[in-house]
Amino acid sequence: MPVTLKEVAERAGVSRSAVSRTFTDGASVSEKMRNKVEKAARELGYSPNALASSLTTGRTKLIGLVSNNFHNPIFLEVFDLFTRGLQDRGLRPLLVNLTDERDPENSVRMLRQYSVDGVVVASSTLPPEFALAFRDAGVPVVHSFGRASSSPKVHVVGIDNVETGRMAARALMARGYKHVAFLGGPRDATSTQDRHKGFVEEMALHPDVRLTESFAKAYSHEAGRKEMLRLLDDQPAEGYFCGDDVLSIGVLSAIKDKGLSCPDDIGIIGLNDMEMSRWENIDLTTIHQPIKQIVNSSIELMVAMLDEPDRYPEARIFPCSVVERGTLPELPA
Amino acid sequence: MPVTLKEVAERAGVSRSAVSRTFTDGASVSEKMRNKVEKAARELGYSPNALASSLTTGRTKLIGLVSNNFHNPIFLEVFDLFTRGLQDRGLRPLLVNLTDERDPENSVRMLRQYSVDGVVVASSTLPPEFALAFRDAGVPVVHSFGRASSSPKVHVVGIDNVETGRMAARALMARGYKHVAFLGGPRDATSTQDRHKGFVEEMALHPDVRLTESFAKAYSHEAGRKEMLRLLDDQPAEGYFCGDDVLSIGVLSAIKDKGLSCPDDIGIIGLNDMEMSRWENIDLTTIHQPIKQIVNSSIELMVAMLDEPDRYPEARIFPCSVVERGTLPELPA
DNA sequence: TTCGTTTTTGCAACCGGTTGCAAAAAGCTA
DNA sequence: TAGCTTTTTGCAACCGGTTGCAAAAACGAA
Repeated sequence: MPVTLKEVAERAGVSRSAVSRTFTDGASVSEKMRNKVEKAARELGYSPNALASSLTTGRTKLIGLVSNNFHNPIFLEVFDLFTRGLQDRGLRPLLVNLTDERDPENSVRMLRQYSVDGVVVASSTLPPEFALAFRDAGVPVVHSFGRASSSPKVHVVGIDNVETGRMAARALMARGYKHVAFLGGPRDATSTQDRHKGFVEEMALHPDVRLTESFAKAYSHEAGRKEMLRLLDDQPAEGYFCGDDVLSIGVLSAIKDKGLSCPDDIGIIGLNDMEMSRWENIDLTTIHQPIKQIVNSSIELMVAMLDEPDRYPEARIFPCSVVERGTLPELPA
Repeated sequence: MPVTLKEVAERAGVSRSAVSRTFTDGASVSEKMRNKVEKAARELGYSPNALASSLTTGRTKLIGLVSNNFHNPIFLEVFDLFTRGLQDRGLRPLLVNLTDERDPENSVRMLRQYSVDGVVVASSTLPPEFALAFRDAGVPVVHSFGRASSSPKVHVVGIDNVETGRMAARALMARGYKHVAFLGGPRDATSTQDRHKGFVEEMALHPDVRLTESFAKAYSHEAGRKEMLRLLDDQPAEGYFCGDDVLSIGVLSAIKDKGLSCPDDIGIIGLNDMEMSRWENIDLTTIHQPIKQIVNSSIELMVAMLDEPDRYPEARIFPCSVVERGTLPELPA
């Protein structure tokens, strides 16, 4: 149905190569030829078949965008940024949903069948095996929101979760609390483990302060709420570092339900600084994760790798910062 | 780099066609041949190039997933459902972000370059010209969350927004309010217009009830909050039908800020029933939109169209229903 | 105008598959 | 085992492009 290069060539009365060349930049075509071809192409409504050309050039400009985070609102923003950023560079995201997928080989096979030029793994909870499997298959990979490492095996762009743990601990300590708690996300997520590690490390500097810890079943409102309701029944801490913002909001709801108030009775600090945390009726004190920078940097790295597939793996870590809002008492001046 | 059919053929000592046939179901291959080929393929780690085969078969199994809703949390759920549903049927979503795109021709060209087998337009705010442009280009189209119509030009799957307007009006009337209001999303969205129409129509049956109306600048928290703050300065109504849930939550925040309470001072009903509306600290009375059914039905329709491209366009409209929660007074028994 | 250079063009092979057709092999019947 | 039918296989052309190479055309200098 669609118009092919051959038809344009016939109409313009030139060879197929000539047509191909006018649509390939950098190729040698005379002004006269180009005009003739462009005219014919316009009249026929021709646009080249990117997939057919990929056969010879070896480039599809397709990028696998792989994720399993379809329940955290922050990822809507992430998808927005990725799709726009990739499009702006002439690349096309092939979205792959890895919820419930446990075997990396399946996804590798699938993405290879579609000859993607590269893969962006956008997830803080997907095990590193996935990114590694793509690398081993010879596909350029960037793991966005992946685990920070000083000797990364694949390109990683994200934050230092251990440091955010310390940061949260310091924010709570600045309030003079004598009993603080870590209320993490699921235990098996690397992000949870790292945040926990940093938090505990920093708290070790304050041996006089009581530290308790627990883990919610998921990074979700429901899980945060449930866990907090349980905790509130029995000697709650004065300040909590919660797994992420969604979890925090669930925790806030539990606190309110028990007739307590935040930050007067209990202080909360979250992580992510998603749009919703800014809403006036939530107003969550949290640690800002610079997702725009992370996404853009991931894309730049991907583009660089397309030209240089064997580029030495690097970790790009962006600093986070505490955003003071209404769920921790004001800092003493 | 990747293994090709030719290499498998050589290794197995058979013709290229034989290899092709063992990977095409429905083709005639003997048991013996199939085993030989599969062995060689396994040893080499071969998987067929879907793009190359699309050249001759004319099918890429790529489906353009086009949207401009990257700020409404409900769409994260929509993307989740679409990607999984398509994957389960062996189709691959090519995600296209049309935020800021005004010219349908650009997107048509782009998707044609990638020879997508079909396009799903998933948006309640994208003008119908986009769906039409794809249809005119000869690409099967389903417009999900599009405008209901009794004579649809393309396949539409969604809800009857006029009816939801009526439904909201009836819900407010059941509370005995004497002054109600429509607080819509942006005026130029077809969904806003339809909901408004239904609301006004139903209210015409109650000439004794005062009706006021206004429109927020966007379907966003911020816009809803701003508009409501303005309204509260001057004779607010007793009950509001708000554009959607995100808007409603902004409105709730404004109400609380003014020291008023919901539903005692003012009643609110939203639309969408997104996950967040269920959260205990929001607990929004709203109209449920059956997005799972809409998405699944869209996918089924798309699959059907792949086999029957000239299928006569149909509109699939799913019923909505009011979900009673905490932002409208309880119904008198 | 001639001759050497540089640029433009077309030919033909190729990218990784599929498929119609006819030859070869296998299966059946007598 | 011969003869006929059915199944399996390989050949070669094709899908829609790209590209190395050599011939043709354009250019420049003498």
